[in-house]
Amino acid sequence: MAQLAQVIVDVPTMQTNQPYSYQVPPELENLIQKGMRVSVPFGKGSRQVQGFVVGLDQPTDYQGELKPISALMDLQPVLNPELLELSHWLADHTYAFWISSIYTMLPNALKAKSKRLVMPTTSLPDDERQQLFGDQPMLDLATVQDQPTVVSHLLRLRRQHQVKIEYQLTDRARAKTMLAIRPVLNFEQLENERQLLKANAHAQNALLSYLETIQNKTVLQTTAEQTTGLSSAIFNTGVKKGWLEKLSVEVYRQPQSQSQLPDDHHLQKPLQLNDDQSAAVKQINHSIDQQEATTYLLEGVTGSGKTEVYLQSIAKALETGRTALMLVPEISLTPQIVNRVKARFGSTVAVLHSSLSVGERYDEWRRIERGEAKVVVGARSAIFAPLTNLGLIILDEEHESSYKQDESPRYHAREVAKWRSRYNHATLVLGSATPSLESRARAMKGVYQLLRLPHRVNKQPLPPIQVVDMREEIKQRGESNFSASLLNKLNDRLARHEQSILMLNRRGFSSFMMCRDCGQVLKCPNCDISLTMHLDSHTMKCHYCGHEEPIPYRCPNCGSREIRYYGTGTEKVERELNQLLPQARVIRMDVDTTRRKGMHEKLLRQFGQGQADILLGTQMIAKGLDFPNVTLVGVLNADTGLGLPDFRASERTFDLLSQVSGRAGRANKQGEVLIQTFNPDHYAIRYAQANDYEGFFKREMALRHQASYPPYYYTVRIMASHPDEAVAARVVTRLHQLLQKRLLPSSIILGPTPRPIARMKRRYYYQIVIKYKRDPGLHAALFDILQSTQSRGFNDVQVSIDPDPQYFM
DNA sequence: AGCACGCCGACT
DNA sequence: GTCGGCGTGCTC
Repeated sequence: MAQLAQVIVDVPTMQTNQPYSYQVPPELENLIQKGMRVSVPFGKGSRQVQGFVVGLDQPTDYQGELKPISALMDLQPVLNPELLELSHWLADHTYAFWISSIYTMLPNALKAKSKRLVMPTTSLPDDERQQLFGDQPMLDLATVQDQPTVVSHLLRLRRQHQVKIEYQLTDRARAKTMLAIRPVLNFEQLENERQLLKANAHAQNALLSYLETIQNKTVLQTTAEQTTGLSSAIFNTGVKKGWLEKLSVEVYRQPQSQSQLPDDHHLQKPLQLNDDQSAAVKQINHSIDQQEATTYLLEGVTGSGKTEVYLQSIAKALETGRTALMLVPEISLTPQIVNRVKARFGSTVAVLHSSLSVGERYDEWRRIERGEAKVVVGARSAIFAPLTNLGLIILDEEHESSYKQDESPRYHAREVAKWRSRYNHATLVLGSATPSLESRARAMKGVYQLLRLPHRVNKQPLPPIQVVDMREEIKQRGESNFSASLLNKLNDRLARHEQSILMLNRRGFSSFMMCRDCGQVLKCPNCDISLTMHLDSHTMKCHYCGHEEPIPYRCPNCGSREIRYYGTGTEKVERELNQLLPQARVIRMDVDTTRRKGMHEKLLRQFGQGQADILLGTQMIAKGLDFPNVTLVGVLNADTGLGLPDFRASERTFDLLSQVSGRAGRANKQGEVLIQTFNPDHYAIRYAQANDYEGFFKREMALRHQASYPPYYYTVRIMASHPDEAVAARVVTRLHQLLQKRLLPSSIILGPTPRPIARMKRRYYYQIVIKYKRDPGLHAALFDILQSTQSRGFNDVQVSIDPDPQYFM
């Protein structure tokens, strides 16, 4: 009996979301292992797909003939036992396909590209061959995919055996290789060769000396050329004469940002801890020593030195021979933290940067996998880093919603971190100045251990926060984005050569355009959203689907020229700053100015070096920045998030204001903060102004309790969409009925309702939100719902299930 | 996903 | 009659 393997194939659909059994050919029996990639035939024809071995020798009740595995794609498993198990849990937990969960955990390079190549057979008439193929021996089906008639013609020819299709799987996981040299002679032999040289053969003489110095080591040819100053021709001569051999060796690609290690020596040594920090480090380190899967909530005000606590805990994990994983919300926005980790731990650190190329990311991943990197820093997906022997996991800014992936698999890095913490008996540290209500509530219940850092390390008080009521301001001074008080303070900073940060949570120039004559608002043709004017590109853009069109000069509805633009974005404010403070140098930082690779770092570096007076940006500038010369933070409009139909709107506003306020007065200069708002009495703004997390927490918890929202209840969102609104509505009503039958009476079903943005990318969306405390049947019911939408009558219907949704738009 | 089969209306 | 559109079902 041949050996069997269970394989998850790269076909992400509900019907194929299960292991398929294959025969293991005898020659692979000793090589195959769980977690390896394989190439298998799947479906009609000889179509090859990539798959992952998830089991060996499990019995199958499949009645048909089992096909054999075509080939192994790896010599070693790409998923170790932990990650394989995690992928299964992840799929189950997020209602995602197993294959999607696996790919989410691996670098993109490990997803083989499949190609379909069409080739003529001898029975294809010459004239037709000439017409279809020209002089080419084959053609890639992908290149004609946009011409349906050509495709169907080719498929018909295939049925008639006039052409054949070959399936090619091309693995992109290529290690980079470089040319290297290695001496083949020993010292005496090299000396003998030297005797035979002509007196004027200086270059060859030098090469011999060099070979003697490197003995039998392998050296990259580029390195050898650089150190000796000899040309590649001389090395070729050396090969001919049998002195050395050339070979290709694997090298890691050097990401540019990676190559320069920070040389700030003061960052390399552990800093002196204050009492609060010491107490925190002591507890965390004790857990690391004891190999406890304890979760700590490290609640520290901005500037309280959380990073140093992380670093000393990482050092502890390494001392005990274990590895450490640290997540940050968005790596390009927090280069300062990353630099500190690299400075402290050097080349043992791997950074999983979101802007690494496919190859670079693969190299970093392999460095980790091979155990060459013992500390990993990265954003959300770094939680899947293939570290073994994990001793410590850190989530910095644990409240950040970017830790939740907003596409399938919709996982929260915090939940994955808990899973890995339990699996590895690793200590987990959740750090934040403004913990999520969920985490803080767990800390109150004793599920997490609460550690506090209530004081700033520089002993500076938190910056005073002034709130400006923009309603009053406009009454007295007319429409403006800048209050008198903010302008004064900005002028002040300019005079004192100090820097300011201004935040406006909206990009573009104007957020919508309206005709004064007929009231027409220009909307996106694909979405239920008004278009934003961008002067940079001279277009109207949709921020949801990317649609762009020219700026109209006449109303598209009535032809009137009376078009007005309303709402303010960062582009407009940048202009206003140039007019109001012509001497100020402004850097604007938003999605539009940082789209290009490396722009984040560049703009932040410029600001850090004092090449600008004002950093103007969207919320991306709120996190982690630490510029000692910044003494003023201004929030132009604190209300943008408050009106949203989302139970977390207040929490997010409070977090954002607290975070951005913390950017002021980081070093020895006192900072101050000014918040402009139309809702000066809103509790989120009041508590942020008072730096009162505790007060906010109590108030918000009461509201959540009253409305049965997290952390008192769990939520899950079911969303269905279809190009036809009536179909979407009908489907979601059907799902609602199915759910009602299966849920406990204690669970609350909200909806179905149209989603707040009802139409997006030409599809209509309806949603149901379930609030529940404990409902053992829910999980299975949701899976059945997904299953039910696979049947007929659900054509072109998309259903997604989001456990613990972060947004409801 | 990608393919085939089978059922319908519209053509050489 | 047959071509090709689309809905449906299956892939170890």
